[in-house]
Amino acid sequence: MPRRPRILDELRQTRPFPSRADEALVSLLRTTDVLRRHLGRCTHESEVTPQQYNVLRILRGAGEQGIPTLEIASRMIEQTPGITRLLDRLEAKGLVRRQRCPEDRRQVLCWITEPGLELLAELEAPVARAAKEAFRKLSAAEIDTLLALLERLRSTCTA
Amino acid sequence: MPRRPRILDELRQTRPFPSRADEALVSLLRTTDVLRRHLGRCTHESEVTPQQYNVLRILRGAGEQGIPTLEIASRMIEQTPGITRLLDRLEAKGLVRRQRCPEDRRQVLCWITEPGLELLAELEAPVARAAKEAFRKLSAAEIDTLLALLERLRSTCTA
DNA sequence: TGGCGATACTTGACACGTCAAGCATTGTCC
DNA sequence: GGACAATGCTTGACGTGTCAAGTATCGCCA
Repeated sequence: MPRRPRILDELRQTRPFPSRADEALVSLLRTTDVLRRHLGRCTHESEVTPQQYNVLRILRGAGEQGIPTLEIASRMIEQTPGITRLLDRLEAKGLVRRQRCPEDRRQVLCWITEPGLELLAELEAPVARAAKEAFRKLSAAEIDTLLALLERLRSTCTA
Repeated sequence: MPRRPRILDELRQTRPFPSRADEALVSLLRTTDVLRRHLGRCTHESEVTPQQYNVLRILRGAGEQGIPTLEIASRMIEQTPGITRLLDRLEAKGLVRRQRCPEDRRQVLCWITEPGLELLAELEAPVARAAKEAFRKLSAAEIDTLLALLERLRSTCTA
């Protein structure tokens, strides 16, 4: 006798899913939405959005030599066509510095500022705690399983 | 010797993740972003967004007696505070009909229209195909595993 | 039956997502 | 070395996400 999936109750649906793939899709979307909110509450404390936080981390990783605008976009976890305006807002807050590249004047190089680094330092512990907490019911082996499945899933879409 | 996770290459990162939980979080966000785009391309053909599509499906499920605005919001896959304006746009397109509830004049009941049903019928096959295609590299058993892991993941955040 | 909290939205303001068009600058090929 | 495509953004327009404050209506309880 088939078990009634809990996600049907969460979304108050009466009819079952037409296929397991449909169910998995909905479940993925739902789960990630919950996680995003969970993370958003962390970054909200420091008045930045998750996207802005992602940019700052990329800039910190890039270090002294800076990094051009579109290179940031390509490293974002979630695709972000509005990268220019995202950087505009970060620059307005004084968390980012920008300058046209002298070697190739088409590019605009970006750096994180000292206040930006401080903000990242503040958020380090809360974000790590949130991630750990979200996954606390999964064992190390289960997380590995999840990672392998997700990687395979992505490979069919990006290919 | 530890394998280098592919997601590090996808995001062009040099440093490894501080923990498996961090890696899983990033992988989930990334994977779902890819899937959302994949689905978005389907619904885009019919000039609706994935959120609007979700609303229409909820309305179809509700049937003849209609369903109040906030009840729709609570059934959305992804939480949607802007439900009112979403319905405004669907109404403007003639896909949705709204009327203040006579029994409780605080509520606004919503129905899907005939053109709305036709649009859903059009999208049925492409969406099902996209879902099936996204998961084609996973076996039935693997999808079940994924579903179980996601459900456990959600239970820690919503509780 | 009148007042008061709860409910069900609605509106405003601003950040972000998404697509298309536009504008320098650079590399390439004749 | 001059045209022309490619690159690297930038801008505009509109839909959505998110939070807070406002409005109308209802239920309840003195």
